Amino acid sequence: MEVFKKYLEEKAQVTNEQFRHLEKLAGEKKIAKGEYLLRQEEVCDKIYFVEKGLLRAYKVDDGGKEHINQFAPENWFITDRSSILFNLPSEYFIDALEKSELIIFDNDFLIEASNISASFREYNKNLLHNHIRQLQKRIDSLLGLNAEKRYLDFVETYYNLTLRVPQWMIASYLGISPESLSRVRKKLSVIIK
Amino acid sequence: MEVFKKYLEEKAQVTNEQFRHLEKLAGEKKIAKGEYLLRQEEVCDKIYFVEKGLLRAYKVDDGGKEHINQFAPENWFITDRSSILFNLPSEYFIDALEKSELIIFDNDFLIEASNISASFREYNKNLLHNHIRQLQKRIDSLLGLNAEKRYLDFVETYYNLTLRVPQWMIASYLGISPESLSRVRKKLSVIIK
DNA sequence: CGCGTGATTGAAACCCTTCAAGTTTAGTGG
DNA sequence: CCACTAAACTTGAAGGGTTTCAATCACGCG
Repeated sequence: MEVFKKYLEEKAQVTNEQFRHLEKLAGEKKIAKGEYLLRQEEVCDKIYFVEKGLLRAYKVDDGGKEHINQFAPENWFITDRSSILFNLPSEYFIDALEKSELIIFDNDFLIEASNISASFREYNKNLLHNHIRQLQKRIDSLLGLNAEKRYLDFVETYYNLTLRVPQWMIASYLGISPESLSRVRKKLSVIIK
Repeated sequence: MEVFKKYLEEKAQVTNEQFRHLEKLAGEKKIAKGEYLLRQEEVCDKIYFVEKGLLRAYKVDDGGKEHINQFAPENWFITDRSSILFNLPSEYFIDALEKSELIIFDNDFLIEASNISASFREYNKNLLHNHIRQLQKRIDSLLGLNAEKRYLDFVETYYNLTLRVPQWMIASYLGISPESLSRVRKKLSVIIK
């Protein structure tokens, strides 16, 4: 819970006292690599904060192909907002790419935190808007960039992830085949070295 | 202002009295086809509500190609949330595809409306989440569907727009060339008829 | 050590784009 | 309201980027 506390203190100016109150609404969980937190068709009613480790959300399309939607390393949240807010069955799977330590909470936590802290409310709003910005950026990237540029963009934005995530998952995130990513990297390695 | 009023009454349960207060913070504007409301590099500080007509937001990529980001027909909002909230220069152009009648307001309007109406606050939150949902859907579509399926999906979701928007703009929105869309439509017309 | 997962590489196939030309449609001014 | 022009749409052919399939290689873990 320490990492989460520090995060909320720094990012949302949540005070010691406020946190002591809020932490009653949150739980801790450790999970092993490969374990699932959410499966397609289930209604997602939890939000996960990663204190340690690495999670991912992905969906499986009609052709059975995986599309990775989000990676969540330390200090990131992961959930299916549509599912949680509109009470809809989720289209996503969430599982752990590494042994992870999580904080788990639900919508009530957000509501309560927003009620007792104006700065949290503000921070939460910014999170939402940043989410939109990031989704928009990804759309622009899919619309306007080829495989190579998409990969370069990914490395620039999420360099630390490139070291922790298997290459084929990055390919899946970028919407290209693992083979293509391999070829892109080969081409780039000639230039970089 | 009547359309806007009715919209807020229905969707966000804004009362007559509340609206009379809020409308002081909003302006009306009529613009001709082709007129611009926002250009790349400008900071966007306005939110537009379309009472009548049709707007579009698009960006121009490094290769000079247009990518349409959003269409906004009657009863839709359009803005650049990133620009407005974080005070950043916008990457988008917003212009009118038809002669349009708009309501214009800024962030203060949203803040005031949220302050005086819990239901508006709730509705605004839902709008944000729906926006995320729609962006996510578009990403999934770009990652998983070919030109034909993307077009079918568009027609299903925005049928009325297909009648008002030039074909090459729909192609731009879908991330395919106008020629490809033409061929897709030809292929489909054989099946449908 | 061996198995399995991930990465690489090549060749063929495919979808889509680009370019170019022709046709249709829509808008404008006389 | 017609005539003219520009814009939008269509169609064909060639080319490019990416995928797919298949085989091989590298490596970490039990």
